[in-house]
Amino acid sequence: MDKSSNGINCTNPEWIGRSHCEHCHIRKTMLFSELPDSAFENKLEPVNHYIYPSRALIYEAGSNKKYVYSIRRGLVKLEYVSANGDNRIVRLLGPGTVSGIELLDGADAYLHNAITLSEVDLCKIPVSSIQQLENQYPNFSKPIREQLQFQLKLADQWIFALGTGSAKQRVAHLILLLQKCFVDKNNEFVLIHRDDMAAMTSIASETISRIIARFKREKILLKSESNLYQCDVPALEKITAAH
Amino acid sequence: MDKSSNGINCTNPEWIGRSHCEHCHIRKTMLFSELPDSAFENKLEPVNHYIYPSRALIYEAGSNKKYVYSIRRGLVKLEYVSANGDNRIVRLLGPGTVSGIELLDGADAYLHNAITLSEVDLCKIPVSSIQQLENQYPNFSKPIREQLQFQLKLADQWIFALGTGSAKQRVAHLILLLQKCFVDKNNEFVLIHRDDMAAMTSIASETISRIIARFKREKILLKSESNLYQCDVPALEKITAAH
DNA sequence: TTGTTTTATTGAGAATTATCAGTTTAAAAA
DNA sequence: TTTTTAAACTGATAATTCTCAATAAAACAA
Repeated sequence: MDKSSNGINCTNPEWIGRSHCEHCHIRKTMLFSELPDSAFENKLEPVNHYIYPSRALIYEAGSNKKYVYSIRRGLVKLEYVSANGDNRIVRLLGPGTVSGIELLDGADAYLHNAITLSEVDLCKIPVSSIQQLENQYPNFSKPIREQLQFQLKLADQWIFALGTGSAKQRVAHLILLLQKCFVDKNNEFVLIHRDDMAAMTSIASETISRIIARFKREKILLKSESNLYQCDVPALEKITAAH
Repeated sequence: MDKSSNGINCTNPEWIGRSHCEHCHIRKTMLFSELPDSAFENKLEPVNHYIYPSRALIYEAGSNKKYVYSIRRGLVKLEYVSANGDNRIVRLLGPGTVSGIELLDGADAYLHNAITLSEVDLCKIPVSSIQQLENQYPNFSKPIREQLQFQLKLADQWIFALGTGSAKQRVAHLILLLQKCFVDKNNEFVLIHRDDMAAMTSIASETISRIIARFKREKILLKSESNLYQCDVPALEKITAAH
């Protein structure tokens, strides 16, 4: 709600190398799913692969770089920033999603700050390459459209889940959302910072802290060693649905 | 927040006639902007033009009709409905926008209830016609993409403007939004029902009523005869920005 | 018009949530 | 490790917002 506390990790992302999309083993789950291997033979501006540390700034709202980011691993938050510097997180993007997609249809600057919430693996794709591929491969429009539809649906769910009901209900929704985004094979997940939770829900971080503490006491949230949590999904869903 | 009070106007929409898109004088501002007149010569499933009264249901979430609605005049609310019937308004669509756009990329049912908030003039377009036009005219993809980007941007602004800050700030944001949507040449606009305002902001309708009454006393909102209002935009913006 | 019904407004008290300050815990640096 | 710093938690109080009930105003129907 107020100026970002700006705990930005200023370490530069690690450059992994130029992406060889034709060999990418996850391509079928990503933006380039519809393209044949041969699409990458041409003289496209190169795609590059980076690893960002947690809490790193990928780009800032209003800046007009010309890259779109395809997220391979990890989680990125999109912050909407108002004229007077207030900000609010409007979306969390995970593997297979695309950040900066607004640049593909006329926007000349990013609409959000994009900041990593974990270590993030991503491919940085020049907008010009996307446009070139779109001209050559009409089908390429499909995954872009689907990505837009996906993010629109996310935004609608966000409005409902994180903006409706009591603080307790919204925090329950939030934990369920994080669980979906973060769970590993052991059914465990990390909790993001209370300040980020506050910026996602418009609830004071102290109130969130109290609610989470209560969930822990009630064994709805279980903390294992190493900062990982498990949660009682049905219990949270029940809280979520209560009238 | 709770079950829709269901003040739905069940009057049937008035059928104005089959749309003759090639002669439509507002086509350049609508979804079909990129298409040549000749596009409508073919054997497409017909587009039809209707006028809905205020508070009429256009379609229901989960139903799977096969039409997309291009709004020519008036305002439509999109309600997100949760599993237990709670609902929240997630978007207001006006002239030039398209409702039911989720059907164009894989969704097999509407994601919202679409309900008119004023008399609404719209064209009902079969999804099959859109798909046929897309195949024939690659450029047609552009306005669709732009519409998706536009609605995504609306959703982000909605999260911020109607979901962040004190009740007073959110109501101020709401009035500014309605002003933009509804103003006529006399700089006047109608206020929607308090219950709709409540479903847009997650604020109790009584609280909204109190805030609006205060805005009236403070001359930030001025009521003329016939239910029309004017507002002091700078004053509202100041409220909106206050820390 | 008049009566009827719905919607909006207002009041009072209860409940929720925010704020501020202090404490504990966890993370990072030395 | 120890020290330092940042984040999370807790308590007390204040402020906001909700709820329920009653009244006023507006919309609608006769």
